Amino acid sequence: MTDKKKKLLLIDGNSVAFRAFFAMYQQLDKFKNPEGLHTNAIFAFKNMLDVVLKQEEPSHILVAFDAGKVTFRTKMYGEYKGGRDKTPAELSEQLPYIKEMLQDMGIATYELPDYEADDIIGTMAKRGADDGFDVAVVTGDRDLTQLASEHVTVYVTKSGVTKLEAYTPEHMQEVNGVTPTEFIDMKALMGDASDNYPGVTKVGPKTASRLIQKYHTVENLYEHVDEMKKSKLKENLLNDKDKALLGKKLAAIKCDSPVSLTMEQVAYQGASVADLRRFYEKMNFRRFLSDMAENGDFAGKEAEGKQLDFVKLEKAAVASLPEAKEIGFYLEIFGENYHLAPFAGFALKIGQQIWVSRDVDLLKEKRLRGFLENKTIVKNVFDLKRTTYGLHRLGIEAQGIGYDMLLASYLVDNENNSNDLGEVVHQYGDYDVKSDLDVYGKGKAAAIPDDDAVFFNHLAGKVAAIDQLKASLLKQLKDHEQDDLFDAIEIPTARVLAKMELNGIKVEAKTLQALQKEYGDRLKELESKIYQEAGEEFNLNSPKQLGVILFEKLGLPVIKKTKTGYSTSVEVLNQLKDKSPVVSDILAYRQIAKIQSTYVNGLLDVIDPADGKIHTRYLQTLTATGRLSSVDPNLQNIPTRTEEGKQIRKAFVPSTPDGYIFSCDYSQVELRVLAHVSGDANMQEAFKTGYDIHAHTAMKIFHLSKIDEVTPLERRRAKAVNFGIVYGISDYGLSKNLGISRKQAKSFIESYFDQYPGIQAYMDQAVKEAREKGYAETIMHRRRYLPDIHAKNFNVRSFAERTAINSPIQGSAADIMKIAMINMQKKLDELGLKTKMVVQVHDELIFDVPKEELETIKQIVPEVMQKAVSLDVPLLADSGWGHNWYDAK
DNA sequence: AGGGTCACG
DNA sequence: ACGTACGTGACCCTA
Repeated sequence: MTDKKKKLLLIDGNSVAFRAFFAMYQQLDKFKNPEGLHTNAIFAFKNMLDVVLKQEEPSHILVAFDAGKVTFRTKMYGEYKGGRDKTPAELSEQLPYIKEMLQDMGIATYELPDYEADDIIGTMAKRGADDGFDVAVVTGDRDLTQLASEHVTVYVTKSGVTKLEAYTPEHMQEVNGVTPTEFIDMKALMGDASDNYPGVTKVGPKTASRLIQKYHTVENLYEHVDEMKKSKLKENLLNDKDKALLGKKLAAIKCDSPVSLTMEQVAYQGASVADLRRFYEKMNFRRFLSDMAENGDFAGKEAEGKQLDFVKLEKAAVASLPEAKEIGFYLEIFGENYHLAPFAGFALKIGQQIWVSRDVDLLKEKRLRGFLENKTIVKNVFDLKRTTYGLHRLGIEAQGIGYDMLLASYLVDNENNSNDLGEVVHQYGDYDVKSDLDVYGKGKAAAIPDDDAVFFNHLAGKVAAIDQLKASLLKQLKDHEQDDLFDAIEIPTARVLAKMELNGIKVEAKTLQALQKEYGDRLKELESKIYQEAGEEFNLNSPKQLGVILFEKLGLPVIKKTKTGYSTSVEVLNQLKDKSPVVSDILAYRQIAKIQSTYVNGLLDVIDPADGKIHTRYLQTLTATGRLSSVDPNLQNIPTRTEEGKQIRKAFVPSTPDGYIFSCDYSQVELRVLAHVSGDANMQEAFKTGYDIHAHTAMKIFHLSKIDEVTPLERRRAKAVNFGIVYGISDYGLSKNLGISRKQAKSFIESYFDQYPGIQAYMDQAVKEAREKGYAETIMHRRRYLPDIHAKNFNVRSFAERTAINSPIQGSAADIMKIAMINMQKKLDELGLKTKMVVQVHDELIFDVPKEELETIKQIVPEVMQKAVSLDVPLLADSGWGHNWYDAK
């Protein structure tokens, strides 16, 4: 405090709360905590505090409140503040909580019987200024501006609560033409309607200001009133002299009230992180909680995690574990890839008791296995699929996992989602569990701690957190109408996916090895040819070196640049093809090299030697739209567009002799979803009639009378428009895609909206709704939050708008596929079939079918997929089969 | 670790 | 006028 200026911040609690309440009045119904308490004013109050704390960096703070209705002013003048509307109950219920929050934030509050908050502030401001403080006053009420001085700045909230107008003596002069002290006299003359005292008849701000500029005080004015020439004003002044003098007493803030506070008592303590966290939890203020986490407010003591009570489970004690209907269970597998990563331990919670162990073999003991395999004992976990797969590796077939915290948190907010339990928990304001990163470390150095106390406490914290957050996550799901999405879609999907991952798909190494040889030879040939054409050897895989060769040595025109240099993408190279023969060879090399490294070599590396199969992992909680993704390896991007690439599919084969790979994919599912959600009659009609939708679109937008008049070019263009629509079309994007002029693209789009008017309406509605609600939603109520929809930046906002259009379409299609998968697995089980569902590629399902089941599968798969949901247009699924994935088309 | 490129729906 | 299609993952090179 020696060289840093002392800064005292004084806040008028009542007036700021009042402003805060009305600033967020429209949000009144949205801001309620689980107990039904309104929280809008508390929330806005906190926002204001954040802004002011950051701006002022005070060393001392006091928030003053009015003590009650009766004050020395009401005693002086019975009508003072009379006739005011009663404070709304929705606001008064919040005041005690604002005080509680302030206490948690380490900020002093004070009220004084008989005095208003203003007088407390005036008194403290004077004391502060006398003690050498810089003083900042924050209020929602202009009365306090009379305190402005060299050392006191008064901030009045403007339009909302976080914008502040700074009243210095200079600003006061600009606004009212008087000094802050003279402002009291000015008010005395003009009165105050909201405080219900009259002032002099017919004197408003203009006249009052003029008079005070001339006479400076009310008293002086009356000493010279006789000198004024006869006028209505003079008459009024004389008649209302009592009122003016009373007004001055009422308007003047008392700077010598008996405030029993020392400066030390208002020193800013800083927040009690734990208390504040509990408060935010109670208020359901998730944003502040995550802000705290991001700011590292939990660094230090809080982040150490809580010490929990737990018991190390010994083998001998397993048999006597208590009975339970519901248990919390956490299996620690050390590493992302739970197919292969080593087990590290587990934690079990029954009632309030927690057991932990490093020895996962204990799970195979009768009692524990009984818990895990009994479907009537509900298990609460974090990551159902991971847990199920891990237990399977131990020979335990999990049943009855009914709640998955990971899936729940993904549905509630798929934006800030994490697979790390600690991270998830932090987002919900609980800091009793550390993140795995904090406990295990990262990269090569990552390890399970040897120290039992550390490791077990972490495990115990995890299993405790699953229980602790369950109610609030389920409540949020319910509030979002997502209970069905959770119980009937995501949880069962996780079970199906676990099965699919376990099934795996058989991949023949010898087929890939043959390709490896073939492509290796071709790459060698291309390589030497390119070196010859370029006149030197270089690293063909380096875009940088390639750029130098093409654009500097060979002098080809630069078509596009990247951040780091010349672009050498296909798009660019295609345009340079006829300029130099080397370009085509480079394109050919690139294509083969990609297939060779990513698919031939990549897949050979991940065939499980134990069963000759590839077991991908599906990520169920990653995408923003609700789609799955596939990793280690990605089986959702196996080549299909080029013949060379497609060869890879020949290596994917059935696991039984003479069996089949059966493939079934939805036809135009996203456009069908669009037809459904938009309600566009023309598009619905097209699907109901069973037209080729792209040809139909071509007929419509090119104004042909019959669908068979459509040329292949027209169909291709119409197809691009259809895709574009789903993505939130722009003329530029379409023109680039089709290689046509922007103008032409624009006319296609206009024609499209003309022919399918419901689509245009849908797009407008989607954007409007996203703006109002802050999120876009699928047919199954999956949400995607779009905060950028309000962005000032055009690009950022436009992106959010396209997302608002696309997400419900892509996401609903994903919902439909998940339902189909659940129904499909159920059907396979019911019929006792040996056929296995092995791969999902967004709109396509792949099955490993024994020979004798092919006929059944041909019947049931398309049917189940088509009946997954009932839309206003039919769903159509096309099947194909063969002795490998290549032939299954 | 991040960018460029390219594989898929 | 803005600068642009939506959603992913893996490989390679270069820092």
